[in-house]
Amino acid sequence: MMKQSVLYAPTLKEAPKNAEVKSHKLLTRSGMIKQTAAGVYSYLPLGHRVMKKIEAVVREEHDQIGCSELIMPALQPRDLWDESGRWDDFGPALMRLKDRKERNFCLGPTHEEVITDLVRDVIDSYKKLPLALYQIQTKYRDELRPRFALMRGREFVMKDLYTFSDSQEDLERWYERVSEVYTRIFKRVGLDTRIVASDTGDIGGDQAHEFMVMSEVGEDTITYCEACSYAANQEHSGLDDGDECPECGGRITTAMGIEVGNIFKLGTKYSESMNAYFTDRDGKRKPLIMGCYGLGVSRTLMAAVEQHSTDESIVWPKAITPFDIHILPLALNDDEKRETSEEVQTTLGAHFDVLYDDREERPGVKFKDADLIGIPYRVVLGKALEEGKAECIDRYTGETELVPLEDLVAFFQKKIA
RNA sequence: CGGGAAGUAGCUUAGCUUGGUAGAGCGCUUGGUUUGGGGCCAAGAGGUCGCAGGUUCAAAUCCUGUCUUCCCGACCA
Repeated sequence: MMKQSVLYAPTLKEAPKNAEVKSHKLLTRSGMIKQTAAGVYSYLPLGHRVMKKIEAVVREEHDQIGCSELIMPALQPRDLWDESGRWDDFGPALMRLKDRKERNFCLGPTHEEVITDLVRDVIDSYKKLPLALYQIQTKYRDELRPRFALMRGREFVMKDLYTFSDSQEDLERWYERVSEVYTRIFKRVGLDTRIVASDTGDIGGDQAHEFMVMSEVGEDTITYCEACSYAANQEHSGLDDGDECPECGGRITTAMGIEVGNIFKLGTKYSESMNAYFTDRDGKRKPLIMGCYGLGVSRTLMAAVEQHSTDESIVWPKAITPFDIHILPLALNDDEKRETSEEVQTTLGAHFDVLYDDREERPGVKFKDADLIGIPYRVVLGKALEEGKAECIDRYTGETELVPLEDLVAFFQKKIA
């Protein structure tokens, strides 16, 4: 249970003028994030809670398929990037800096180099494979143009997973498995994704796919077939509206999408350049076969708001809501009703994550703030208290029910469990 | 990095063309009133007008430079 009076959630009546897209306006107005510099944001308590919820889903799903979590440094020495050749190849998007002794470092935009360095001394036999390691970490990219708040930041939170296999077949299996897990994760956090074929870009490798959330504010153009399941990033396919589908000859359509995840079959690019070899069953030294899989956590948050909101309010998907239930006591100046309200808060708080709006504010203020904050279930304690009831609002359906106070726990157990 | 726009109180902004005491709404403080969708009344606090230089008796306003931010494009989780 959290009292709203002590929660730092500075809501705004008006959106700052630099906010353009709906999700940016709402995240700012609801007091979830605050800009610190272009493309750099602070996550305030509510936004942080949502991030942790998303991360929890990501962790659960990854652990379930045998991945283990670790954490690698954001600050990385140039040497490793010289080994892979990416100190030069990555270009100006690599955030570079020097220490006091003039040694070169970068802030990691991704961790292929570090993870390869991490395992190469240890993984010397096929018996130690496969291996799947992931982290959830802040990444840095010196973007030419950050935009739409968390959509394209210069600092952002990403989950990155790396797999090491002793055969192409094993890599294929991981690729498939992670692909399924991604679809499941996005579904759980309330996003419908479409898997599209893509280029491998700077990361390198043989094959790659992206997970796209269809949205007007997306930065990528997706080409897909109206007849079959063919879908690809337009950069990759080169197709355009009205073209013929390369798979079935059907008609191609385009749409905008937000890239929330990507998966790459890296192969041996990093293991060869960085000398990460193992000894196989046949006694031969072979380079580790790698895969890497990114999932934009902060971007997922942004996409979720974009998909689950109106201009004035958010309704968080269950899995990532900052709280389960928002209690709005409207009769705090009536001693009897205030006591009853506090009892309700204690009872519900014992079973659910509850936000209790104990502020001395007028009802209108509480309602508006609650709409912005976006908690899906709301309990209004006001007039109906006289009949021993609470107004329970299911914001997914918009339905309101008068529920006797003693039935509240059971009522929400049905909804939330 | 090219093209466009904007920096005035915590937020939204007026004033700038035509130089002359920096104004409003929201928010904040105090008192009163109100109490189911951002109430009302009264009294307050809060500003190096992004920064630096220049022109001028005088600059938020004109000129130059610079920084920051946003949008479009080229590059990308």
